[in-house]
Amino acid sequence: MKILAVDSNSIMNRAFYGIKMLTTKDGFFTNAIYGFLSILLTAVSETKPDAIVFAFDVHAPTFRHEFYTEYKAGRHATPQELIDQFPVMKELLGYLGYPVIAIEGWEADDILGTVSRICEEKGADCVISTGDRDSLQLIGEHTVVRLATTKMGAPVSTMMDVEAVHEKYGVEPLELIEVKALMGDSSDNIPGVPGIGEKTALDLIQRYKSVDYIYAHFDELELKPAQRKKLDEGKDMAYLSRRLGEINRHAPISENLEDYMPKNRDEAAACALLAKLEMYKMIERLGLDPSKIPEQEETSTAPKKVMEVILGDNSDFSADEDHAPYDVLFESEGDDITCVCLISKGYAVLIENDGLFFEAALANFLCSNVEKRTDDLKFLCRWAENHDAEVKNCTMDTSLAGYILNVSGDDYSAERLGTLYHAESFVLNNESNIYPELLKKAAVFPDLCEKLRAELKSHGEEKILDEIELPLAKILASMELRGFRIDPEGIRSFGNELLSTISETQQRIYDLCGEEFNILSPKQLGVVLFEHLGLPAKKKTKSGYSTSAEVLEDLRTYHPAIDEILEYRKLTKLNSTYVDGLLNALAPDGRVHTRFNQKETRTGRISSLEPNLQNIPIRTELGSRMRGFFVAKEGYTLVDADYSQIELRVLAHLSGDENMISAFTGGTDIHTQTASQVFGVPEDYVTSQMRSRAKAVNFGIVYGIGAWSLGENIGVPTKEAQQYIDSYLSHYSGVDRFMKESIETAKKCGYAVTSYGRRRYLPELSSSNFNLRAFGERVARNMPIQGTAADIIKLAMVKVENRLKAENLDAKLIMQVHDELIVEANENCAEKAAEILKYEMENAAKLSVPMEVDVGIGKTWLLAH
DNA sequence: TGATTCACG
DNA sequence: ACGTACGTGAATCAA
Repeated sequence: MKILAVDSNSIMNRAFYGIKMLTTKDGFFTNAIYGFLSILLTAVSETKPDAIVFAFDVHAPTFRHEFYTEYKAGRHATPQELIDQFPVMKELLGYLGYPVIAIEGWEADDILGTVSRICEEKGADCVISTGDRDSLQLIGEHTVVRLATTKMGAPVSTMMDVEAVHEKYGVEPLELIEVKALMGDSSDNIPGVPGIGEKTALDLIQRYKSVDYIYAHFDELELKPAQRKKLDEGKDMAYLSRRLGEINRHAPISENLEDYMPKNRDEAAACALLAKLEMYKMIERLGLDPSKIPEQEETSTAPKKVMEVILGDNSDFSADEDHAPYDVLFESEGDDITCVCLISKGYAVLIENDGLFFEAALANFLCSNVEKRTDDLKFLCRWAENHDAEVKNCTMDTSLAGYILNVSGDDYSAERLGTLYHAESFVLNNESNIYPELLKKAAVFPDLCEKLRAELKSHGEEKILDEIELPLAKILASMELRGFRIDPEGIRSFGNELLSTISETQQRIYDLCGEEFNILSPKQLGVVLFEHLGLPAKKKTKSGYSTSAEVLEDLRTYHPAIDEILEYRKLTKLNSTYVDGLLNALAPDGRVHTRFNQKETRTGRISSLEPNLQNIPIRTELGSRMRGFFVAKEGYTLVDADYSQIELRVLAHLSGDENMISAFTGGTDIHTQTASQVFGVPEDYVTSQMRSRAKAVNFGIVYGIGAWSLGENIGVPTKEAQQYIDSYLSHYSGVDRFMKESIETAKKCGYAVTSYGRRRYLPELSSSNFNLRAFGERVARNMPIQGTAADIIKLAMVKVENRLKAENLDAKLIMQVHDELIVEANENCAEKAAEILKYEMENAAKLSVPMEVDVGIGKTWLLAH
């Protein structure tokens, strides 16, 4: 018989502070519950107990853990977000069939102690799971403690048995009570003997075993005079602490271990609760059957709607306006569609790719004007374009809707969204058993579309879907197919150049350091620099010394190898990420086809992957040569257009700050104007250093600035940086007001929002963790700016694509880099394309300041930019 | 797999 | 007492 006894309050505390913020979509914190279950699952799989006991304190938890933030303050109350999770946790454990024990007047510790005593007496094994070192005193022949701790931010658990206690403390487990009686425990309000700390206490107990012995033989002990005096004066405290520190092992609980065996689970109730907490994966991890998730109540009264499943053929693609909207779901293999499920009016028609007329029939259907809805529009558009077709009149992409409704999600599958938004499922009338996954999606899809549409409408986010994301999906599909031509020969020879420089640099580093090692291994590099060469280590990371460029920069004057190492890093980065990376991504058509992720970023930007073409070097001369290998095809040229200062212009607009607006209407350089005002000199007297500092302040403002970071960034003391910020905010008082309002609004609503209504939920703002909350506040300031700029360029893309098409130009959008668009244009219409780009981008939105776009034309990206 | 580093806006 | 500017993706090391 083996029993796992869980110190539930302690583990909940651990989980709450150890796990990043986690909430359901309506803002209920679930991180402690999630962490608790995770720790529990690991503990169970490691110890394989026959029974589990969950001990709780009856009253709201107090801080007993050693997190300095809270216990130092002492008065700090348990955050409401944690308190709220306790009843839910207990309820869940009840459904799972586990005994939950909480007894008025007894602490969780006492219950653990009692369970362990019973085990010791009956010769059963007891494993105590806790985050609290207090329980170590319970360790015995049959009792071990599984101590959950946080090492460098990562959860770690240590098994402690009698030997481990000997090794770590040099005393018997029970003697830890005596140690604590002398040293006290501030987190537990145990006073101890004033002036006696951990070292002395351990030493005394190692020698004399107990408080009783010490005072019984007080005069015979070998003690330093100062110690003797402290002990003498602290005798009452020692005995008081001795009583307080000993865990009571006689709590009124059943002595019969069989009583703690798990009872039958209420699977339905457990699943329902976990679904409410949005912990769908946890349902499976706990070994529950996900099909036990009950449907919404209302469906049990109303008769369920039935969906007839039909095996169809290509003729079923004939669209009929009366049957619209059609829901188009599909299974794919690579770029091919293997089966389509066409849903309308309670019928789901499965049409397999027969390899004959399937493609023509589907293409024809997509081109028709009947309303369609799908769950991956970009894929469908790409497929259509590959088959000389296009997707017309698609009014819903559930994954895009899901993204808009919660930009912080990580699963926008129809299945998941259906559960999340309580979409009603049809009952399938299905004779065969084919395509079960496709049909499962089909059953919920029609109602999911309605639910998402309603949700968007109530948020005022319909236009984001209809006017931005849906049209954009098609454009991104085209851009992915078009790709960007590169010059592989140029890249290869650049790569060879790099390789020879790399090996020379490597040799110089070995010579300078007097040994050979892996320069790219932060661990090995740290050893060489900070131990062998004895350079001053500045910052530490979780796993050792930091060797980031920022740190190395400060060491340049200490050792000649530093410059070479920085150079080596740059060269190898260029070679492996860009030279090798691009050549690996080169398609047979001589172009690289990046994929755009439209549902990734928290701000509404798009991202680019495989390969990422949004981070091709430009900031250094060597790196920017890379852009010279991005070229237009024969007879064509690149037209590159980028917004000038779009984020600051958006800030000027959103804040309505007259001073900042006048900088953009008056044609002064914004950084120069800022420098002039912050440093109090006329614009003509602004030095380049002042301008660059002002630029850093402008950036910092957009990012939600802190004085310390600004100081780091521009190399001035924190105090001086603070003066810059103060001066900035007094000159741009509208910005100051805007930032304050942004945080206030976000706190009130629970989300930050762009001027187009795109939301980002910020549960961090109500966190009791200072750092998390501060982060939330910075995001609340940044999201409206970065997000509005992202919305604007997306709108611009739609307008540019439409104009280029309407004017029938041989010019196509191929790339977007956040504030920059690239068009590949036939040489005969490049000028016209440039004109269109500039006009449509500058007029994509109406701000209270003009938007300026710089356009360039050239054979390569380097030349056009 | 996570941490570190560094490329971009 | 803490950690310290927003948003990404890829390569590499180390476990």
